[in-house]
Amino acid sequence: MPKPTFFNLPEDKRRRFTDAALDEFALHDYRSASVSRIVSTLGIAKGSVYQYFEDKQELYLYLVTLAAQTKFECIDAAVRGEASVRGNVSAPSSEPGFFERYERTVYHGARFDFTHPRHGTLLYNATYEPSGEMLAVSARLREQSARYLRSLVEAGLATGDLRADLDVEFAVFALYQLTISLRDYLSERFRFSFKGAVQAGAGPPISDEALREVIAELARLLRQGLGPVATTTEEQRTQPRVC
Amino acid sequence: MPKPTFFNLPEDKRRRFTDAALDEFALHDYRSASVSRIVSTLGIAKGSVYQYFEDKQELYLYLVTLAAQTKFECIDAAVRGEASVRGNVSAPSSEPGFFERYERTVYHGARFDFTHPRHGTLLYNATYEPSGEMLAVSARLREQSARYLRSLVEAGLATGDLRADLDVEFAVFALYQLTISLRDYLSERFRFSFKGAVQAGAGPPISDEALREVIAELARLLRQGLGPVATTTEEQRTQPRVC
DNA sequence: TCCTCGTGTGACTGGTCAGTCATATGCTAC
DNA sequence: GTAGCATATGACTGACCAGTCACACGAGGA
Repeated sequence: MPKPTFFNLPEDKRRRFTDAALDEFALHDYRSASVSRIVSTLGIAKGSVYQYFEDKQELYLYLVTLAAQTKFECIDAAVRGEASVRGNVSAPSSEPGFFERYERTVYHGARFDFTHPRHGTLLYNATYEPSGEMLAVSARLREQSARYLRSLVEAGLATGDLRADLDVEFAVFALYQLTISLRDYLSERFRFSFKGAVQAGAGPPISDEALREVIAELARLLRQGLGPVATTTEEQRTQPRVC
Repeated sequence: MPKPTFFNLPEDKRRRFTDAALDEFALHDYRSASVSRIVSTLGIAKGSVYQYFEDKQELYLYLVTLAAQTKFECIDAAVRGEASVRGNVSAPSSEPGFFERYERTVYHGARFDFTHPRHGTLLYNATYEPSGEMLAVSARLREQSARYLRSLVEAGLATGDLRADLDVEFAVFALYQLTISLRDYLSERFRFSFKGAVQAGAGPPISDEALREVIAELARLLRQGLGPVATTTEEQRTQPRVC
């Protein structure tokens, strides 16, 4: 989507530009983000931006796509990595169940947000982008996540990890909302400012155990609900609660 | 907060002004909403607005407060009304449990959004307001809702409607997120555009049964989770599923 | 040496906005 | 009729923005 000029840029310059632009759109919504501010931060001329991109919108779409791809690949690699380690080291190991797969994905998603605050925050903003012209972007992101969750849910139904009478679309909706907004909960619970991390380029000052615990709590809510536990079945007790 | 001039306005003029302003802020986020557009819609002079309010921010705060108060009172009245009718007509009737109280609140909240699209949409926008200067507003709204949900949860714990080992803050978070975003689910599921309704001033083209069914599905998810149903206890079977 | 072409530049245009203020209007009291 | 006050007005200011364009620069090739 960017013009060829952009890809001809020396690696280093392109990187500095991308970082500054990610910053700007992570710190402001589409309309408030300012091309003028990006160039003045970088100390380059405004015209340069328009040598690289057709307009502000193309720049934004490029950054969102980049962030989404980066996050997806990162999560995917981490989850696969975990799976194969487990598979090789321990016993033949059965396929992980729905909740374990979900927990792993969410865990690595959260880790990504902490280690790549620019990308994570930009994506989060894009998800809630209020500008009318950009509705398509948030819709695309939502549909991508929903598709993934839907496949998880369908697999979960097939294996009996999920109750058979579930309304799939409703379940996907609930999973999506809780997963996306887990960020807000983490932010409040651990007093962690993602926007602050964007500005500081900061690392993750959150303990791995604390994070895993929160996600386990989320998984538990999804598995059992808020209601009192019925006579617990054998099936539930033996769910893999390790990791 | 508005200047005295605003309250001296003839009822009718004040009302027209308030409606137009609600429209503007329901259709655009804080930064994109334009005072110029409001006055040109109304055919009044820009200076007038600044006779009524100190600045754009004061106007916005007034509208959010107004919308929040209106919605709260509406829900409260409806829920109380329902309760008293039930209490009088039928048997002495036990106090409703956690899930019934939650369902009722959500039901009347959703009804409000359909019948008062201006107010509902403005509040929804305010909740997700991305403008940095307005963070305090969304935080206040969130805290208000959380306080209410927290009281519900604590009552639910006391009566045993909720499992005793629940992390209250996490439960409140989950309830809050699912409740707020139910709007998105309804909008997609029933192809209902709230922004469209704001522009049209429209009524509710959604069947009451369909709405109640969605909310029941939500309550069921919250009660039981997504997992397979354990040996169902007597306790669960006898939960009041009427209404 | 000069030409070309990819790249960089920043003053400039036209637009939108929040907020101001000198002036006008209309109403009430005397 | 007129003085005084609350309200209405809209042209204007200063700020910011996206996007443009005529020009400058520099490296490589002839």
